[in-house]
Amino acid sequence: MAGRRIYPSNTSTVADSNNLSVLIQSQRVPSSSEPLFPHIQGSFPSSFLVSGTRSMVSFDGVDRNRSFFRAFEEEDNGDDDILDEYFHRTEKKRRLSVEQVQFLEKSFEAENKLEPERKIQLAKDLGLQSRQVAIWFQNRRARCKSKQLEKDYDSLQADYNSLKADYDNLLKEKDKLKQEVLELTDKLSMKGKEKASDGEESKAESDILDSDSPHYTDVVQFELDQSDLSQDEEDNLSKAMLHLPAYVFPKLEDDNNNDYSDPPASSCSFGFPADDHALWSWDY
DNA sequence: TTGTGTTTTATTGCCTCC
DNA sequence: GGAGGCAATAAAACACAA
Repeated sequence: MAGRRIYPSNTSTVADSNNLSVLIQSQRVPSSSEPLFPHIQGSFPSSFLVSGTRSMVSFDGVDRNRSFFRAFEEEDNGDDDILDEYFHRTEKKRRLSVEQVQFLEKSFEAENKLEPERKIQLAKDLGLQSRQVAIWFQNRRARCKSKQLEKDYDSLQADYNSLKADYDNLLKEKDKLKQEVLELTDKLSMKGKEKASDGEESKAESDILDSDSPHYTDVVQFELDQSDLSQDEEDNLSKAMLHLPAYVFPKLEDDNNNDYSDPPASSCSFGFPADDHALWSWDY
């Protein structure tokens, strides 16, 4: 397959026990007189060397009693039992040491992409295979990305909650204003009837009141002009009208076929569901 | 001690770029 | 067409409650 990569595994298993070359290729066996990682010396803090590493390549001090490392580290490296133990157990993946991870983290902070030269240098410094360094960076970038996604999600969630709260408040305010308008129109209606029964009914006024027209502005305005409403009532009505969106009171010439139950097309719904357009409807 | 959930290391397959 | 990046995933290591 194109682009398909095959890497020599550094986690040789029991199944590889009859294939020593594979194992030695991936985990070079040091002789007892040879430093484990000569290239590290002088280029790395001594703590790194003292603490050892838990990677497959450099062998963890914690596991030394059971490790391949010990088999070759000890004088009696001909110990058949230890060798046998090594070759007959599954070699597991090991975690990098705290020091190695800290070093890689610092490097990642400086630059989260890894040029070949830097990869090789890091691998040398840490006593890892360059592929391990590459994998670590790759996984680190993936973690970084998912963290960023989490942050973005939280931020969007907060924005949404804030908008939703605003929306709920507007909805309440709308209901309140609607109620006020209903009360005031009821009052107007009552007064109109009283006047009619007094025989002083004006033609224009009755036309408006008798119709099913939704043009409450006309009714209200007429009444405000010559009403005997209390000052408070007039104030309330004026306020209510000021708070209403313009499209609630259409111009008379727009009368015929317009449905004003929806906001203008350009209004932003902020992505609320269609049901939430209840805010815009003005049904009696 | 053990079951279970999380994190870390490593692999695989696909894609893009040069 | 090879190198390297990424997403998805496997599996080992680890943490921790019961």
